[in-house]
Amino acid sequence: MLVTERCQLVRTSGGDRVIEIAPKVRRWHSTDLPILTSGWGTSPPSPLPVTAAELRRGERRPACAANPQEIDPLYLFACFVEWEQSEDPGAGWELVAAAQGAVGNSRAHARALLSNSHHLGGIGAVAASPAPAKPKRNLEGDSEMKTPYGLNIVEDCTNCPLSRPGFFCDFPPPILQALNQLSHKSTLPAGAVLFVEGQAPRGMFVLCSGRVNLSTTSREGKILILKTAEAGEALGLSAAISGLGYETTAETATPCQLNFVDRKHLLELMQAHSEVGMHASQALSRDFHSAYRDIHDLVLTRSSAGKLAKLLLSQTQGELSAGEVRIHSLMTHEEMAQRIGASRETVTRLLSNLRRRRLIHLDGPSLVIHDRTALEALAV
Amino acid sequence: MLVTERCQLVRTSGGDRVIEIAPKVRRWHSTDLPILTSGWGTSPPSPLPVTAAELRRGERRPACAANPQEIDPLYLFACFVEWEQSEDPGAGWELVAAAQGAVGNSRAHARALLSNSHHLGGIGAVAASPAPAKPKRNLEGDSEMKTPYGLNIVEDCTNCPLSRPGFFCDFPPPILQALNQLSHKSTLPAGAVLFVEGQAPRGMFVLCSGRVNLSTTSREGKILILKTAEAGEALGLSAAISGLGYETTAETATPCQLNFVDRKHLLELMQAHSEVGMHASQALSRDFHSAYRDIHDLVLTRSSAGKLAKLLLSQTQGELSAGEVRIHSLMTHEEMAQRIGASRETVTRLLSNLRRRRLIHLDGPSLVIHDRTALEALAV
DNA sequence: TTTCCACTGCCGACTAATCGGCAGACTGCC
DNA sequence: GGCAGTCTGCCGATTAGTCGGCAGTGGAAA
Repeated sequence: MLVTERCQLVRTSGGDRVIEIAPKVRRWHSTDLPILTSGWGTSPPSPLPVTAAELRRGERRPACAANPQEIDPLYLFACFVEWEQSEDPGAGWELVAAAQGAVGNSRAHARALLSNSHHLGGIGAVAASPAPAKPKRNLEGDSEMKTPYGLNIVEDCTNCPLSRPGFFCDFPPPILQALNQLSHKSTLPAGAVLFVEGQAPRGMFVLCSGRVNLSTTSREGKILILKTAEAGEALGLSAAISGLGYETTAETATPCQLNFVDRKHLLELMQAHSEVGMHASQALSRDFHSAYRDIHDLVLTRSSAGKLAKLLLSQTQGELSAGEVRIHSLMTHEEMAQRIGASRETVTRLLSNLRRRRLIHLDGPSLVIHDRTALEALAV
Repeated sequence: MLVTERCQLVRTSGGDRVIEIAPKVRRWHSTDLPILTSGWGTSPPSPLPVTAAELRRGERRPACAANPQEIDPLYLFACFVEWEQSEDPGAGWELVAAAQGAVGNSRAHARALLSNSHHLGGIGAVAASPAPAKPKRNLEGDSEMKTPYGLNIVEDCTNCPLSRPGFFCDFPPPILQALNQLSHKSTLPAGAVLFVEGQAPRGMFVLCSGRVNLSTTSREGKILILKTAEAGEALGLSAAISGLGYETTAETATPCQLNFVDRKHLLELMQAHSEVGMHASQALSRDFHSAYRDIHDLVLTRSSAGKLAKLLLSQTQGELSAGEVRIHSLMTHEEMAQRIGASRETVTRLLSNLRRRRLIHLDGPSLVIHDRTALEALAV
């Protein structure tokens, strides 16, 4: 199931096989991508839970998209149509590849197409790309590198050192054992796509460590990042339970450890142990709550300034001092725009406005909030 | 718990008492309201689950808001402060009354204040007002009037004629019996507020029949109607499970039959029967799904025209003919605006624009869609 | 070191949406 | 029948936000 960054590290436990290759993190120059693309076109490397038959059917796409530049939208659309009609996996992979490509435009197009696909459940595969868009922004995973991606691999849920109270998988031992049996552990680099919006749900992921961005894409390609999931959260839980198709696209923001639970097994677990149902309901209702807060904030806050202020303040969590607060590892303007549902231009404009008004101040890579209270007032 | 339209009909089963008064539906002229308001200020009629102590503490507000016109926002704010600081129930009731009053502005103000209240859990009461804003728009409940509000009262969940497959309460008999024991049935007129956004959750409602609008309010008083719940849905389920406070304000749109389940009992039921957990998870994940679709539509659709087209199309469900479709009992422009997160003016403008382009056509009280496909194209 | 590229920052033009107000039509109540 | 109140429909004024483009900068790759 887990197709990772060009076989750098494919690591799955859970009965099948364990493949491990060079545990070295490399940054790929984006000219590498076309090779990657066609590589995926032929046959995706080691996608475990995809049926072997489907894989064998995958053939090479007609040569196209052979440059790192923008991919012809018409070609993407052709792939989409072919995929929709004949369910040709090659065409599907082409779309997935573009959806993770470096070129924002093609990326957006492909995502929009994918999220409209009816048959997407057929692939149900999880692929990873080297997050080409932002090679220098991953400040975390690189520093403390002991094991692949700097993560401590956990093999056995029953004595997991990562789990904390409040984690989805914080179950009493017997249930944990059952969960351990049914789940597939895996480690992924940043930029891996766990599932795509609209895809028929195959199952649910427990995020053991790392962070995952959940986003949604409009038909025009505008991306809205709704949330960054932290360790301990369950991803795709709602879709796995309702079977209605993933609501969002999930893409790892840092190297991550994940635990995949098949939909069928999840439902069985819930039937067998009411605690699992309780945890699921708890997790769902928390997510639901934050979803509604998002709606509230995004739709009812008229000014983008308010939303931006809210966003900045939400980044300072932990440091509650009323005076100067510093935000390290700031997002790009583009990403901020995607989080508040505005355009890059608006964010730039607003930030420079805030700077002029001396509410904030840029200090190299980090942003300093001078007047937190004024910002809070802005955030309505 | 259920304070209804001036004691017209207070009907609760579940062990306590059954009060039944004039089963006559009257439309109240809005000049009645001040009386109502001060009436509530003194002592709300028969609010069962509110502790008697709290009720006895309720005193008369200082005379104010004695006209049906707009209530002084400062007065409302004063009530809010008093309520927040001293938890004086009288002040709280004043707010609730204004939140349901006829004057849109005061209504909005009060709602915004209420949704920011920290102590709101203290009241936890449910009050009903005669939906003063739209006396003529309730086309349903009035026609088929056999019993109060034209509803068939159900006393016993175990042989409920309303329940259908897919209803939240579609449980096997033993669980249904347990549910029946723990729940309070009640019947409410249109315009009753079941809970207010931000209020600490006391429990969950199963909507047996009727329709309930779920909305959220910004601080400036802008209202966004997120969804209209239909029979069989669980309201406030998420809040009851997470304990995080109701996400929305729930107000009956038609006369409704409801079944209230206390939070504690709900959690016990979930512990005892894994099926209840399953149903809750299913219901939650469905709601979650539609919440994300709402975010997608509301935030990512740039033009209000697209959102309006979507709204109109969503009203035609059932009639799938490609040709002319007719929408009966249209909402007001104001309500449409609240549903798509725009202003009344924008809706009016867009509608007249659509009319000019001959896509739609007004025929008395109903709206005729001439060119469904064109509308679908607009809806992106 | 050079080159390249993503990110920043800014500009003017343009558009969609809101605001606020006003008049006419309709409905329900007295 | 008269009156109130709501709903509709429209106007101009104003503004927030997007679009598209362009130049400068700094960091990473070659």
